[in-house]
Amino acid sequence: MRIATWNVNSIKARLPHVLDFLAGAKPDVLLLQELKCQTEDFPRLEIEAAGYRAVAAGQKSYNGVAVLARGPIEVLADRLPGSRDDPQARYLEARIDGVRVASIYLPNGNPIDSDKFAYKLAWFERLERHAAHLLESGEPVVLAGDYNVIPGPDDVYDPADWVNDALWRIESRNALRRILWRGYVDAFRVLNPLPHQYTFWDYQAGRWQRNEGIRIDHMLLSPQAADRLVASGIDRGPRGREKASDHTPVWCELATPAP
DNA sequence: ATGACTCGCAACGCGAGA
Repeated sequence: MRIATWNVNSIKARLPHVLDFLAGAKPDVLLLQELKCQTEDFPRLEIEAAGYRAVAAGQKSYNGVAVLARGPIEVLADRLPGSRDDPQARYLEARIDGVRVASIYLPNGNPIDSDKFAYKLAWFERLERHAAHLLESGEPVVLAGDYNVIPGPDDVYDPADWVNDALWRIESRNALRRILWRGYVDAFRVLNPLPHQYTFWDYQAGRWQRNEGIRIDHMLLSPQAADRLVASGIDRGPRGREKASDHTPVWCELATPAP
C-alpha cells in the first residue's frame, strides 16, 4: 500500500498537477492539504474520473484537507478530536484497507508573538493526545501531512534564516518530538539518513533553483505501521513544473500484512 | 533589503502562507 501526502496550495490551481501525479505515481492513498476551497467545491468528479474516491473537509479561502483512495474510504473524523468547535479545516481521519490515515495541516504559527503561535502549540498538544489514544487500538496508523515544523538542522538549508520562526522554534520541534517519543516513526527519515532532503521551497528568492528548502511535510507511523514500512521518498518532480505548489509530495510504502 | 512569489477574494491591494 503506497500512501502519499502533498500540500497543494489550492486544489483548483493545482488540479492538473494532482491528476498527473495520480496517473504517474499511482498511489493507493493520497492525502492533500491546503485545498483553499469549500467542501462542496472540491473537484470530486474529476478525481473520480481518474479512478479515485475522495473525501474533503474544506472551508472558504484557507486550509482544507482531503483523503483520496483507490478503494473505500471510511471517514472517522473531519476535525481533530478535542477541537470540535474549531472552524479551521485541518484534519481528516479515515480507515482505508485496515490502515487508519489522517491528512494533517498543522497551523503555521507565525508570527511567534501572536496568538497564532499559541494556537499552533495548542493544536499540537491535541494532536499528541489523539495520537497517543490511537496507539491503544493496535491498528496501523499513518498521521501525515504538512506539520509546519523543521525537525532539525539536517532538514533546512540554513537554520540561521529561521531563528525565531514558528517552524523552527524549539517549542514546535519539541512538540513534534513528543509524538515521536510516544512511539511514532518519521517514515522518511528512518529510511533516508542523507541530510538536506526537502519538501518545501519558498516561491521567493530562487529557493527552488538554489535547492534552499526545508523538510516540513512528514509521515508519522505507529509501530504497527512502521513494522510494514518498506520504502519512503520525496518526489521532487511536481515542484519543478510550471505553476507548482511550493510543497512537493512525500510517500511511503507499507507491505501487505501477512495473512 | 521592510525586497523577492503565489494563492483567494468580489479585489483593482490585501492577508496568509512559510
